[in-house]
Amino acid sequence: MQDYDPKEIEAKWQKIWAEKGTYEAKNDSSKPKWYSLIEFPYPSGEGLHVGHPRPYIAMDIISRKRRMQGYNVLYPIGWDAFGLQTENFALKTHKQPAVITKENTDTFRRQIQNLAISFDWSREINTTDPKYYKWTQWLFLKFLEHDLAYKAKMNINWCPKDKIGLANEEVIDGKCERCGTVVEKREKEQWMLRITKYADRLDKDLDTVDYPERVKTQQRNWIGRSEGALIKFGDIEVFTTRPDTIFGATFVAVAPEVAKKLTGNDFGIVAETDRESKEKKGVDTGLKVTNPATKEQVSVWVVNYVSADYGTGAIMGVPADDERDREFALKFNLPIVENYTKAGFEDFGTKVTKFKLRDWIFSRQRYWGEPIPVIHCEKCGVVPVPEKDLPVTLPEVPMYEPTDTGESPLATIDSWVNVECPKCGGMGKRETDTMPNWAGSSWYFLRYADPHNDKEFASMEALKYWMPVDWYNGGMEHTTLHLLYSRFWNKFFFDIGLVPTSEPYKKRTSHGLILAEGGEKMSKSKGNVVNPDTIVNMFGADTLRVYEMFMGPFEQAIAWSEASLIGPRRFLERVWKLATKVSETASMNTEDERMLNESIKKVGGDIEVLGFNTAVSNMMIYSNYLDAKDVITKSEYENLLKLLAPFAPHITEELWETLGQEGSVHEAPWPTFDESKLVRSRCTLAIQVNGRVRATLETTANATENEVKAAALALPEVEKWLNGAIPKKVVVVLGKVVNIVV
RNA sequence: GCCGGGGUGGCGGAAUGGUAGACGCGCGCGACUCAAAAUCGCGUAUCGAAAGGUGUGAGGGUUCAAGUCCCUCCCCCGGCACCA
Repeated sequence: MQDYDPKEIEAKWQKIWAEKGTYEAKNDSSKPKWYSLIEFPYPSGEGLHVGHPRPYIAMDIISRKRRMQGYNVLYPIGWDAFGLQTENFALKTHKQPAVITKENTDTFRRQIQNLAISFDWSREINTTDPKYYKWTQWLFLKFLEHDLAYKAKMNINWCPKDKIGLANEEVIDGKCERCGTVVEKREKEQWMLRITKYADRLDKDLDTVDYPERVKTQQRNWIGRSEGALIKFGDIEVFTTRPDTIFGATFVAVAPEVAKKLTGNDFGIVAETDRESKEKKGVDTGLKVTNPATKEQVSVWVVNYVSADYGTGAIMGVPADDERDREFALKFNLPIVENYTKAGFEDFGTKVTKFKLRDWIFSRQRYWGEPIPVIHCEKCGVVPVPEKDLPVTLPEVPMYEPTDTGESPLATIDSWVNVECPKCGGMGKRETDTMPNWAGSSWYFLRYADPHNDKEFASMEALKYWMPVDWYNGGMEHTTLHLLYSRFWNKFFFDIGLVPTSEPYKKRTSHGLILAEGGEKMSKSKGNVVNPDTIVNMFGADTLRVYEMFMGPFEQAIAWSEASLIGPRRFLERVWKLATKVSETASMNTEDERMLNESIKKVGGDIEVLGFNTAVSNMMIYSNYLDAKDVITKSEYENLLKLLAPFAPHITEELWETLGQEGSVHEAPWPTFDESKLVRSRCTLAIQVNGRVRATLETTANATENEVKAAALALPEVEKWLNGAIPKKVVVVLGKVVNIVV
C-alpha cells in the first residue's frame, strides 16, 4: 500500500465531486429536506484565516451526516460583499470596489474549496451583484409600501473617520465599532426601519425557537421589554414599572428634551454632555404638578438621568424605593417618604408595555452599498422607483470619496442623481444614501432557496420546501445585529405573504473564535494570521479539518497551536494503515461488537450536540482499538470510514474506493447501532471502604447484587482494610462500584 | 450594578452523583537504525523509599459516595447598563 499522500488524493476527489455535483441540492426530491446555514463571509482583502473554517467544518459535518441519513441537504455559501473595508481599499488603490470584490471572492472561493466543505456552489450568491441587490431594493420598497420605512431628521452617531452614520448597535462604548474612533452626534435626515413595531413579537417568539439560552437572553435584554404604567401628574405623563410606589413619589423628573418642549427651556442641562456623567445633575423648573395618589403638589425637575427616548421621557421620583431617585433627592433636599402604603397596579394609570429597542437607522452616506431606490420629486415627494426600473445600479465612477458634509459621494454625480419623476415626469433627484451592509444579509438565506430566479426574490414554492433553516450557526457578535434584523425582515415578509414561516431559523448555535497562538485575536495588523493554505500544504485539508474539530469545545474560544496538528495527522495515518489489516478470515467477538456499536452511538450522538472534540476522540479510541488487533473485518473498517467521512472526506473516500466499495462513502447510509450489543460481558467494579477505592473486582455483567457483595467482602484488600470491623452498610451499584461503610 | 458562561496535570481538554485527568500534544525510558527522522512498546497529577497520604479557584454543607447538587466568597471572559 502507498503512503498517505493528502496532496494527491485531495486534489483527485475534489475534482470528482465537483464534476459529479455530489453536493448540489435538488429543489425536487422525494427525500426529506435539510437546510444547514453558516454566516456568509465578508470577502476581505486579507483572505481566509484558519478561524473562518471552524463553523464551516462543523456545519459541513452536520450536512454530510444528514446526507448519509437520507436527507436532501441544502448547504449554501455566498458573499456579503458590500462594506467599508472594500471601499476604503478601493480609494487607496484607485481600483473599482467591484473589481476588488471579484478578486477577493476568487481568493476566498479557492481557499474554501481546498477544504472540501460540501457547499452547493451552484447556488453561490453575492450581495453586490445587481441581480441580487435588485431584490434587496425590491424588498426595501415593500417596507416603504407598508410604512415600515420612513425618513426622519434625527441625531445620529457619526464616525468622523469613516464618514458614515452608525446604527445604535454599531456604537460600542461611544466608539465606532469598526475603527474605534469616538463618535459624534449629527443631526441628519435618515432612512429608518420601524423594527420597534415588531419588538413584541421578536421578544415573544424567542420561546418558539431553539437558540442557546445566552442568545435568547441577549436578544431579550436588547429588546428590553418592561411592563409598567402611564400615570398623569397633571400635564406630565410619566412611565413607571412600579406604579404601586406612587404614594412615595415626591417629585417628577424629566429629560432635558422634554423640559424644552414643556417650557421652551432646557435649564442648561444638556443631555449630550451631562448624560455621560454618572453624577446626578438637575434644575428645578419651577413647575408644580399634582401627585394623583397623594393629591400633593410636587416639583418638576430637569435631570440628566432620564432619557427622552425611553418611556415618556418623564418619571415620578420615588426616593424611598429607587436608588437613583434617592441619590437625587438627597443631593437636592427633596422630601423622602418612607413606609407609605402601596397602591394597586392600575389604580392611577393605564397598563402599558415599553421597549428599549429603537428604530433601525437604515441610511449610510457611502458609495459601496445598495442605492436606496427612491426618487425625490418636488411635486410628488418621495416616489419609489418602479419595479421595472430595478435594480438602481451603482454608477461606475472614478470618485467616490466620502464627504465631510455627511452627504453620500453619489450626490456629486449629477448624471446619476437627476432623473425624471416616475409619477409626474417632472424633475426628480435620486436618493443618494445607500443601505447599510446589514441589508443584503437580512434576507440572503431566502435567496439560496431559489438563487437564479429573475422574476421573484424567491418563489413561494421553493421557500415552502426549504424554509425554515434547520440549523444556523454563527458568531455571538451578531446576536443583536444580523440575527435580530433578519428575524425582523422575515417576520414582516411573513405578514405580507412573501415567506411561509414566521421565524427564519429553527435552531441557532454559536462557535467560539480561533485565536492566534498566545491567545490574541488574529489580525493582519498584529501579523499573527495563520493562512489555511499553509496548513493544507503541510498537513492536508483532512488534518486541518480534524484538528479544528478536535482542538477544544466548539462553542469556546481557543488558541491555535501548530504543534498540536501532528496528533490528528497521526490519527489519519493510522486509519490509512488499518486498511492493510482488513481480512476475509477475520471475525468479531462480543467485545469487538460492543466497541463498534459504542463508537457508532458516541460519534453520532456527539455530532448532534456540537461535541466534535469528543467525537474525534472516540474515533481515535476506536482506531487504536482496531490497530491493536492483528486482523480486522471489512465491516469494522467500513463503519470506521463512515463515521470519519464527515470529518475527513478525502481520505475516507480514497480508502472506501481501495476497499472496493460501491459508490461514494458520502452517499453511503450512516451506520446505526444495536442497543443490545452495548452491554459488556464483564465489568470491573471499584471496591471502596468508607468511600476510598481499595481494590477492584472483575465480575460478569449479569452478577446479582448479593453475589457482587459477597465477592467484594471476600477480597483480601477489603479484609485488610476492614481489619475485623463489621460493615454497617454496603452500597452496591451494579457495574460501577461497591462501597463498604464501617 | 444586573444577566450569561467559565476556573480540572507542563499544555488543549475528558468525566448520566459512582475508580478524576479519557483522547491528543509535550516529556522520559526502551525497541528498530551506522545514525537521525518516522514508527512501535512502556511510563507520565502530586508528596513519599515504601506503606500510604493529598488533590478539580477558596471555605462550608448535603450524601454511603461530590469536579458534578446546595450556601457564602474570590478570580477570568462575554453582554447590558442612570431604561424608571
